[in-house]
Amino acid sequence: MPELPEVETTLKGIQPYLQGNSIQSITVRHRGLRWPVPCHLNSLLKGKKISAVHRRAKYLLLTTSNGTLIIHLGMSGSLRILHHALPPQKHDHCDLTLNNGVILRYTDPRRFGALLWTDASPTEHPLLRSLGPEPLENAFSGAFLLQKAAHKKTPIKSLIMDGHIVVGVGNIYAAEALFEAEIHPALPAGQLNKTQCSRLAAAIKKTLRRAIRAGGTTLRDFSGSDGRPGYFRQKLQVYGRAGEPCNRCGTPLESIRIGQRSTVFCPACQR
DNA sequence: ACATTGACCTGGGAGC
DNA sequence: TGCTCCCAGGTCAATG
Repeated sequence: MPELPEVETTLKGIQPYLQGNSIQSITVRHRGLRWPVPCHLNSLLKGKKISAVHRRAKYLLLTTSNGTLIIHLGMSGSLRILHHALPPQKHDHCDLTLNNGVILRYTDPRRFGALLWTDASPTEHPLLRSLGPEPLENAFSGAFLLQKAAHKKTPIKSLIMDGHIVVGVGNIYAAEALFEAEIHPALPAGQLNKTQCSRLAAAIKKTLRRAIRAGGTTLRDFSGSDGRPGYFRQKLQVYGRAGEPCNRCGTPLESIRIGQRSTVFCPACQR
């Protein structure tokens, strides 16, 4: 489900309710996420104040005085702010109850997400340690992309979706950014020239910023922490539009598979 | 070091 | 209605 704009939307939605408040209790109803949810979360978190809420890549980080709760939404996860104790549904795997009466509810039908704990700096956690730069920071640039792409045979789409190169770009925004930059998604990464890398880095930033402004993309089940959908779906140029005419030139969009993921592009605009 | 594939899990839609 | 098959926003682990 969520790529960077959806996680960022979630962050903005939950942060005001969490930061500075204390955790009254944590209820875990299903430990079987991507990795087992630690058993001792309740004793670790009970009574602790959440000093900060951050996002790194697609991870949300809730920091307390004794460590950090690391949350990943996987493909189908979401977090909601509840103002009343609504009865939990089938896929509501975890509730964090705060002393201000608010409940942070974690829902994830496919259970590819994660709830993990670290008592060290979260950036040192094995899952976060070797991640690439944030796409919206200056460290991510055309020059950076050119250097990472050099000599690689992997399709450029796979490269920009690799979190060890740059974080936050998933299947939707990879396709959208490549369309924006007019680059064929299957082009071997090492074949991109300097100009194309600059265009692509700029296109990734532009696409992600626009999506964040729209509150992310709702396909079926994503919604912000307040239950409202994201409005970027109406702005999608290629994702989910195979067979429809290109908005730029009218050529029917094509769908291919790259790295097991469906990939839509315009065969005329993206060469 | 790199490239490719499988794995995890549920639900929704298409087709019969 | 109900069955089977395919697809889905992520990314790690295992293999060559």
